Amino acid sequence: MSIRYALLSLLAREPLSGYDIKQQMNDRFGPFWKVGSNQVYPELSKMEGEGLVKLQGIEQQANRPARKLYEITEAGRDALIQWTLESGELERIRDDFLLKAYNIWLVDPERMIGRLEEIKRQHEERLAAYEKKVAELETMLTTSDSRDPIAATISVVEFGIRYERLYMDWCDRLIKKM
Amino acid sequence: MSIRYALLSLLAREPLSGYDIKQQMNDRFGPFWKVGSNQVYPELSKMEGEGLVKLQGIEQQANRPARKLYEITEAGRDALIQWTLESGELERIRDDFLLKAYNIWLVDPERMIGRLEEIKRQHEERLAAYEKKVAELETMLTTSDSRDPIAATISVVEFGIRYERLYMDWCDRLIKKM
DNA sequence: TGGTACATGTAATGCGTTACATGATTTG
DNA sequence: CAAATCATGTAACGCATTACATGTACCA
Repeated sequence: MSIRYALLSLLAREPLSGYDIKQQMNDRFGPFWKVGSNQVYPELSKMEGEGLVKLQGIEQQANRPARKLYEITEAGRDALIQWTLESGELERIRDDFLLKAYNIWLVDPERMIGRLEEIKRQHEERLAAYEKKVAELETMLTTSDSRDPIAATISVVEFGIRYERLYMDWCDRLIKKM
Repeated sequence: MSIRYALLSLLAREPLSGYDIKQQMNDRFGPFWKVGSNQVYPELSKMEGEGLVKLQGIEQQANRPARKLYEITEAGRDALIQWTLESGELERIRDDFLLKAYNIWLVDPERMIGRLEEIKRQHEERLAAYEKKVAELETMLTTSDSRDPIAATISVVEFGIRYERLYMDWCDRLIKKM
């Protein structure tokens, strides 16, 4: 049910095609959210039927497949705002590796240290990608206005930065304890 | 596919019934993992068929429904160890509220501040529960041995503590920016 | 008498992932 | 000539959540 709001969140910023949405989710925000085309296209049709988005037009560039550009409607923006302010239950952390860490007492310390170092490296890579992203976004910020969508994006990516640092730190502590 | 390893992770520590497993997951580790009875019972039968767990016996206490106690087998322990050391892709963060934060530029600042304060309070509650849990677990630790399952549990809950602090901190920053 | 805790299960539904299908055009 | 990118969709499968079904026993 929240995939719909993920699509609306992107469409609230600019008109996009289904393909664009998939790209933005998987390339730019991959570590946060992900969608498959099987979810995007049917959901767009469904929301069009409900009047939350509408087909802005079909873009036909020379020698390119036609792109169906969707834009958010007034009703869509209202629904998105309502969802954003709505309260709900806190999410679970659900990270497989935390469950694996629950079994460190069972496994060979040497091999576990190897795994922990690998995990740490992977989080380090993500951290670097986030930091690059924030630097990039900050050059796009002209005003320091909280109504600027770019400022919102930065805040989200900053959560990611802090999260990756926490994860790396936690890996270090586990390595020392092994 | 990982529910099976969640069950094995618990059974590696002590024999349990399906009901016990459900309770331990939802009450003790609720914010991390959760399962429904529809997943626990069929998965136990399936694993029994594959020889990963076996029925230790049926406990029949006076005036109580019979409890089917399962214990992990050698094969089950091996499978768990292998999974624990196996490498896999990093998980996504997938927290709905992060997606909501992506839309702060759209909504009324006053109302968003209210929501952020509410979220912060909820994370504070979880933090308190985790801290209590760690204190409790530490009294059970006799040796400071890394082969002690309790030490592993503490490490996992400590991740939770750090995570909740990070979340609260991030909420504060967002509130100031609104 | 009604609610809660113990205890084991099944059914229905929805969401997400992987894979498939099609077809044009650009790049190596 | 093959592989990757652009672009829109469908199909199959598995996992997860919610609700349902059954029955005992204790407590208020």
